[in-house]
Amino acid sequence: MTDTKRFFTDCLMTWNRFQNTRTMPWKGEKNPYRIWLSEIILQQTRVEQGWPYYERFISAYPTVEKLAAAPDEEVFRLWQGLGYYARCKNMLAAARTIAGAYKGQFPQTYEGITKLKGVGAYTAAAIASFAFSLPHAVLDGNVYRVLARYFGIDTPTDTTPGKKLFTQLAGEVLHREQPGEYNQAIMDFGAVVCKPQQPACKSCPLAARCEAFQKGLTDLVPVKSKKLVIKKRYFHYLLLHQKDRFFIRKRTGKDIWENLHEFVLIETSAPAADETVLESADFRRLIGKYPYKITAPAVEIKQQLTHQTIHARFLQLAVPAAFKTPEGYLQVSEDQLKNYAFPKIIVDYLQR
DNA sequence: AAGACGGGGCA
DNA sequence: TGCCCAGTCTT
Repeated sequence: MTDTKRFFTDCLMTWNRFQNTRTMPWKGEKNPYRIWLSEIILQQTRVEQGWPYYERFISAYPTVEKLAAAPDEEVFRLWQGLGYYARCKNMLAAARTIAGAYKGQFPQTYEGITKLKGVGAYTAAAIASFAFSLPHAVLDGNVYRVLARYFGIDTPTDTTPGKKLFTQLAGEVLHREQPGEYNQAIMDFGAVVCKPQQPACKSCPLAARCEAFQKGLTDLVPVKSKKLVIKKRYFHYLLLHQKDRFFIRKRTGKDIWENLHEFVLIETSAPAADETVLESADFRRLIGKYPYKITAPAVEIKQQLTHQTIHARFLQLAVPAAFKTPEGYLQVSEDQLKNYAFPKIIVDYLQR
């Protein structure tokens, strides 16, 4: 361990003990179930955003057995609005593995933990260190940033060589005797002091030996190589209904919002008029010979996602009583809609 | 190795 | 807008 590295570790531990005022409901938690739950919720999610979800999940499911026994739809409904819905699916699978095959016993080794669905290197290290004091270093967005700046590393973090380099370095500066405290320290430090924008270098205890600060490069590291490509998509949601009963279905396949519900969807590659949509082959096939009547003015809502811009247009259509529920759909009354999980864009529409 | 996957806060 | 957030999984 070089002097520069030792200073780094000691400094973070001291900062954590005397200056870290960040509080969170799962901090200091030793129950692996609660730690795991918090980490799944926090993947790619800001603490402030995940916090209320954590409280609601712990309240609804105080034990892994309770979560494992819950109906899928109820859990997805609780997850609604948090995004990255595969996390919810994987979380349920992991809970059922623990409650079933593992007889309620949470795995207690890094290798065992990482076998759980939805648990990768970061989450396994977090659980292993927080719950079991095992010497595994976490590597998340905060850690990449703090390491890249302090050690002045401009290797892109989103490449194989970058990941290898940062993984190695993170392990070297880990406090072996207090891995949990250290992991908590470096993440809190990254969130509170070594922030992405406008880091608090003036009050930073590492500044004197921080490579990026000394060279005025804090805005240039860490480096990411990939640039985002944003696609535009045009969704036409047709709210087919008989009286107050709507036809909805669960989204499947490899696309956004898998496992969430939605109304009849016609997607076009460019903006399209309602008439065009209603004459489309997809809608013709669905509606068949039945007549329909527009029962509400069309509403347009735009939603910006990380990788795509969704332009949605909602149109309500009354269909006759003879119209049969199409394959894959279910019919639910308006007040039953609250029992199903929907994408935010649909929740927004329904709230109007 | 590269893509895909949500939603929200902030400058 | 663009960037980032206690990342993981699939192709």
